[in-house]
Formats: sequence, C-alpha cells, structure tokens
Amino acid sequence: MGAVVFDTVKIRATVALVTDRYHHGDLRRALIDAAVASIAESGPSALSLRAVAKLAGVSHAAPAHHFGDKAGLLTAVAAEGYDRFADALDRAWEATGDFIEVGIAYVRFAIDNKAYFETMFRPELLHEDDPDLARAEARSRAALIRGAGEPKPGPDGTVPEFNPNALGAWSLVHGFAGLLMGGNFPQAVAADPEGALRTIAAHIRFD
Amino acid sequence: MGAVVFDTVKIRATVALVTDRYHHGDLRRALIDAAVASIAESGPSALSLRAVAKLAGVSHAAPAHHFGDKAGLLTAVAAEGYDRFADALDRAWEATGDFIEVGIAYVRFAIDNKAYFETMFRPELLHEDDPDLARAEARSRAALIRGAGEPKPGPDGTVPEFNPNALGAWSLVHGFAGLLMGGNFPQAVAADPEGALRTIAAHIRFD
DNA sequence: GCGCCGGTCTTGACAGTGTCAAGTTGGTCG
DNA sequence: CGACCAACTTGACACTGTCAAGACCGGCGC
Repeated sequence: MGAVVFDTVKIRATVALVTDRYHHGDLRRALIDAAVASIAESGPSALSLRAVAKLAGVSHAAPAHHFGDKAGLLTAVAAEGYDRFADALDRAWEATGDFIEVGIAYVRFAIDNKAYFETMFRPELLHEDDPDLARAEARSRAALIRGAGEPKPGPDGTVPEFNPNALGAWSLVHGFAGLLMGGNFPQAVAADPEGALRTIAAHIRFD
Repeated sequence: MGAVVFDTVKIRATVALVTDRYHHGDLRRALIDAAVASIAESGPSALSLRAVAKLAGVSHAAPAHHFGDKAGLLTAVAAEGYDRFADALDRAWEATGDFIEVGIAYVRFAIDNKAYFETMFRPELLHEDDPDLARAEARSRAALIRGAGEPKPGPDGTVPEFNPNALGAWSLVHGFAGLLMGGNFPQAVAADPEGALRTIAAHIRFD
C-alpha cells in the first residue's frame, strides 16, 4: 500500500517532467493502478472511489470525473486486464503451439493477476457496452480460440455451431481458476496448481 | 458472529414448532427470502440491508439484528444454497447413478437458482468460518465426489492426493456454469445449455 | 504580451449505506 | 402478577457514490 503511493508519486514526477498534463501528469494511469492495488486486497466489489482517490493523492471526486462512474473505473481495469490476458495467451500459443499450454497460461494469469481476473469476470460491476472493453474482450476470445480449431461435423454429419472441445477446455480451465482462487481445492492442489492442472490434462482426452 | 447465526437457527427450530413468534412470525425466513429476491435482480454485491428490511416490512436495523452483519445474511443465504445444492446433486445421483447427470444437475442448479449460486461462490462476501456454512458446504462437496470415486494409482504407482478426473469434471461444470451465467457463451449454447454440456461431455473421455 | 477558453481537478452538498447504542414492546415463566 | 429477556425500533454516526458549481492552469488567438 505504501509502495503503491510511492510508485504513484514517482510516476507523477517522471511523467510530469516529460509530458505536460497539468496537475497530475497521468492521473488516469495512477487511478487504475491504485484501483488494482485496492482490488488485490479486498476484491472488486469492495472498491471505494474515495479510497482510490486517497491512494492516488487527489480529491475524492477525481475518479468519477475521469471514469464517469465506479463501474467506469472497474470497466477500465477489466479492459486493461483483457488486453494483458490476450497478450499472455498469445505468448503461450506462439511459444509452444500447444493448446494445453494456453490453458496453463490461462490459469497462471488468474493466479498472477488476481485483481484483473476477478474484475474481468464480474459483468454486473461493469459497463458491458463499453467499446474498449468489448474490443479487449474480443482479443482474449480470439487468443483463446486459436489452437482449438473450428467446429467439426459430428457423428450425425451436422456441424455444430460451436466447437465442443474448445468450449469444454475453456470451461475446464476457467472453472479450475475460479475454484482455485475461491479456496475450494484441497491443499495439495493449491500448493501446485499448475502441476495439478497438468495431471488433470493428462487424464483427459478430447475426441 | 457465526455463533449468533447458529443460535438463531436453534431458537427458531425449537420455538417455531411450539408457537409463532410475536411480531412477525418468522422474520428470519422472510429476510432470507427477501435477500434472495433482491440478489436475483442485482447480484449479491449490490445487496442492501435496508432494502431487504423494507421488502420484509421491518425496520432498517432488523436484518443486522438477526444476522449480525451484511456478510451474516449473505452467509445464511449461501448456507441454504449449499444445502439445496447438495439435495439436487444427491437426487441426480440417486436417480441415475451416472456422474455425468450429476454434472448436468450442477449446471441446472446454477441456472435455476442463480441467486443462491452466485452467493455461494463469492467467499469475500461471506463469513467463511461460519459452522453452518461449513457444514452445508461439506454436504455439497460429498455429494459431488460421490460417483467420481477415490484417487487411483498413477502410471508411476504413487497415489495422488486428489482424483484428477473428479477435479477435472468439477472444474468443467463449474466453469461452464460461470461462463454461461456471465454471458460469455455464443447464443447457440445459451439457448440450450444442457444440450451443449451433453455435447461437450460426449466429446470428452476420462482415463 | 494578454485575455479568454476548455479541460482538469476541487469543493461542497446530498441521499443512501452499514453499524452500533439505547430504547421499546410484548410474550413467557417463576 | 411482576420480572425478565429476546425481538424489534429509533436515532445517530461515519462513510459511500454522485452531482453541480467553482478554482486552477496550460495553450490558443489576438
């Protein structure tokens, strides 16, 4: 928490020297960072705009001015999260070409970026119609689908409107991440989630 | 705090049989119902104790008196949810003996009891140490494990501390339910979730 | 050089929230 | 019948998000 304040001050100092955004330098950036720090501690639903403002060293109404809303701030966090998420998935796919590794990256992102991840999948707290959010979300979806392939004809010859394997794998890693972070798994799994997920993957076959 | 909830339950159980209580009859019941109705509309994080009180026709502080806390009320909702959940899973297993049907029941419960389900898996809003919640949670866990069997020795002869198939299936249905209710799935899936889940299950094999 | 302009942020206010302490009510039991 | 006590109310407090109005400051046209 103290570290966040320090970072914020530093960011302000450096940015203000280079660019010329009058009072704060890049308040939008600082507010998002403060929000992420706060979410990491107590979850997105407990976020307080006034606490964020205090963290960033500005007046209590500054966040609302920048993001319109509390939901607006959370939407900005979620959008940034989806972008980082897409980056992580893309990296995993390009490095390995193995879609299981994309699943591992999915879970690892959830663990390493808990604040972003928790915010991303809480639509009732967001402005779902926000174009930036939609764009970032689409990026993530595309990164996820990559490697899972297109739907193939089933045994009866008809082509389904979705790829069951992709949907199943997505559900699996998403549920795994959610249950893991909710503390629903036994200690052995919580201690080494990646290993547990690999074990699970080794026991499953997709037709 | 958990003790308060527990005591209240006991008091109600004993007293309600003998005679109705003075002002309201069964306010605890009415408050939980009001909370569920409110959660169904706007999610557990937007729950307002005062709105619940108004719904139940009592003063604004009555809910806190009964449940100690806002988290206390949500904990009571979650505990009741876990009990109903365990019932549903037990029913599915006893009716079919097929653990895929238990998975279907899992998702169906999430759809039919959105308010309960959303509350159950939001630990940051609950009193996780509440004994009644822990009991109901354990019931659900037991109902879920049933049919998945115990961990079996792997190829190297060692017995893992968890059953990968059970964990995988759990993750899959949980993730499916979460993504479905978050609106993350294509229309074809959202229109017939049960059919989609059966299709997914038909394409997956557990070793 | 100067005054205005527009965006950035602040100030002050408002209704609504959860929580707590103190009071009121009314059934129950000795 | 009176004392007791749990159930509930009342009133207050600090805190929240949101909004309107104002203060501040850089850059623009003149």
